[in-house]
Amino acid sequence: MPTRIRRSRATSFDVAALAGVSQSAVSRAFTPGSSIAEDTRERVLDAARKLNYVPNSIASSLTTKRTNIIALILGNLANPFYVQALHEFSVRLQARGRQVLIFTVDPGAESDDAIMRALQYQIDGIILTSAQISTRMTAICHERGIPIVLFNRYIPGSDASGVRCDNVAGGRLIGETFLAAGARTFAMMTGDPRGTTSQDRVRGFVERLLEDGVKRNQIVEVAGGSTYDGAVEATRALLAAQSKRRPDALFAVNDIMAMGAMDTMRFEYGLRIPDDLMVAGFDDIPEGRRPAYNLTTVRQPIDRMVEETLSILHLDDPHRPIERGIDRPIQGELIWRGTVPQPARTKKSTRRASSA
Amino acid sequence: MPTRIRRSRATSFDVAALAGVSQSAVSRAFTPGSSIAEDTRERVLDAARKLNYVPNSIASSLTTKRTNIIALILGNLANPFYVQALHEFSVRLQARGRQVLIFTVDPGAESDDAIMRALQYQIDGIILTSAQISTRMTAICHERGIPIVLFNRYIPGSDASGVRCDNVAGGRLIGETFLAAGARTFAMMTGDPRGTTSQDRVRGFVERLLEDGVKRNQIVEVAGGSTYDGAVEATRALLAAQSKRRPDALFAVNDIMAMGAMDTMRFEYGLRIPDDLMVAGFDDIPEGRRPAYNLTTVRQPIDRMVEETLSILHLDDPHRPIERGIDRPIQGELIWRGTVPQPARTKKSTRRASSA
DNA sequence: GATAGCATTGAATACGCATGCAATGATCGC
DNA sequence: GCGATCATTGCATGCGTATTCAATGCTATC
Repeated sequence: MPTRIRRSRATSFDVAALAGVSQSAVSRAFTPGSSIAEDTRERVLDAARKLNYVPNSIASSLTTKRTNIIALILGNLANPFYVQALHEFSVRLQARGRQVLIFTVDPGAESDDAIMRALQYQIDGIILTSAQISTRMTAICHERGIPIVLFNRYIPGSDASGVRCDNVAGGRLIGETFLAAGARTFAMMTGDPRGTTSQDRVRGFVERLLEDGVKRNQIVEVAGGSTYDGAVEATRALLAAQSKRRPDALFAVNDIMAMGAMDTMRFEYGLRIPDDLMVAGFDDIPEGRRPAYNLTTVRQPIDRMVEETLSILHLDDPHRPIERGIDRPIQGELIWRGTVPQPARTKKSTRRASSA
Repeated sequence: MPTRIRRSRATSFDVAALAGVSQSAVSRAFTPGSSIAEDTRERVLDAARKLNYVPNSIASSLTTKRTNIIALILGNLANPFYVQALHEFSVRLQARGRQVLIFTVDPGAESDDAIMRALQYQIDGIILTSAQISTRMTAICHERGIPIVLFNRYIPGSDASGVRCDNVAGGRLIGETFLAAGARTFAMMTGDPRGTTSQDRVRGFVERLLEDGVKRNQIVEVAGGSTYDGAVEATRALLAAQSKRRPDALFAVNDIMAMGAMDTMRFEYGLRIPDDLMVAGFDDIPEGRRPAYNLTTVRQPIDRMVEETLSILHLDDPHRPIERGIDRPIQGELIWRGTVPQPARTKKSTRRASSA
């Protein structure tokens, strides 16, 4: 019988020996709801404390087949909206005894590599933000019973479930707001061209304008690429094209771009907002609420979106078969602030989105 | 002999059977540098592909004792500086084959719980930002051979290693800048009172002012709590106290507070910056570079700080004994922007920090 | 007082992979 | 052509825990 080599970390056997019980008892002491006498449990916990014993989750997940780790695939931390989402996910998952494992990918890039790496860690679920996913990866995840949810993203016809705002309705809200404020000519700044999120917001916006008889040539489109810097460039392109009259209103499909556009208009072109040009964004990030921007926007109810995402993951009921292709758009809320002049006749500062 | 129950995930045994080799061969095929013939390896990889086999990192780390997971303990994602740090850590660790496991704690709170949870996951190292750590936890980590690095934090006399900017020197730089710009009365806004980071910046600032004969009663101190909103409150307190003359210059110990202060001064009090009041921050976050703020600040060289942090973790050489109490402050760089008037005589816009 | 039922416990095993060791076959040098 | 060396390979085992199963002692019931 070889002498036991001294380990740096105490194991359940060490604790068992000290407490005078079996290793099974130690395991039970740390497993809520398992069959163990209260005094035995306390004896074990005492011994564990003495040895600075911490259960090895890695070893335990080998048998339980659950790691309590959720993979969060992040494409774009430069947008505060996703930072907020990350924070919410982390806090709420921790509260449920789970941890977040981060995978960073290039914004809008294919996430297959990241997902494969995540699968190696036997994660219990995947949350995907601002990145693409192939149908092949979706299939692999389903086959292995790993739930995957797209956050603020929607892939038509995909088996993957998604949580998102009703972007078409949100775009419509902005269009309606601009119209109510008296704008006649419009610009919009699109985001990631590969995502439906941006496209839907644009579609709703244009749809609403056309309903009011706005002609197509009164709507200019420019590409901001979903970043502050991209929006700066796009704004220059928009305002430099003096062949056309400067538009009355600019809709950026997210707040961070709207902020880039505002800064450029104000500090490079000396424009006043909203007097010379009104602006609206989408998301309602905290930065847009600050007085330097005071940005009119559509609020994405991030709390509800996060909760919905977690509920789709079915963390508490892992054996439940994965539902596919869930897509329940959540309604956003118009937040009317200083970048769009308030019509004198109505003082309502917010209104609910009507369904698209 | 019981029939093998069908699993949802293929194991190395399944791959071995399909490829006509032993399980060892499969393991070797996936382990770089191990002894295996090239054609065998390819046969294994073919079989693995057919089965959508992915090695189980959890199981492998049970034997290798390495999870390739680094715990990142985050206290304050509301400060973009830490978001940037998170992004850098994630990208660089991924490039080295590691992943980041997130632990969120209340800003400035004790991180013992988070560290205990991290230890359960057998993480290979811990990076701690904007949170406290007890000497007991430091000892436990050392005992287990888990390297731990405090990022942008420094605990005097602690066994824990830390990476940080030379905050005293940075504070001095700001003091010097204000003096050069002609300020006579000063205010400073402190951050988390429990951290030395804020204290050091304040100390350097005051030190430098006193050297130039500024009297103590020309220096007002107000507490901003390290957040934008805290800075808004603090600014109101500062400006409402009309008993004193309004200071010429405000040093906020980080950029996010400086921004809160600027917004409040401008939009609540109608002050012009720098004409009525000059402002400086610390960090050089991207938001402060935008024209809406154009904030004078001390740049924390985040790239170098991150690299230094990773080098202290000794990822490539896990058997190396952990060095304790490393503290090599990195020099920051003054970034002179629009919130402090540039003296006409000199056009240098940046200068290196002199050692404290 | 006897027995069924229950709570508690320990022994043994499985989880999926890495690795030490021995065995095999091939290559090389003389 | 023969022994030695080397590259490959498979077998067997260990990593730390959860869990099944059987054994134990105890309580409650009639």
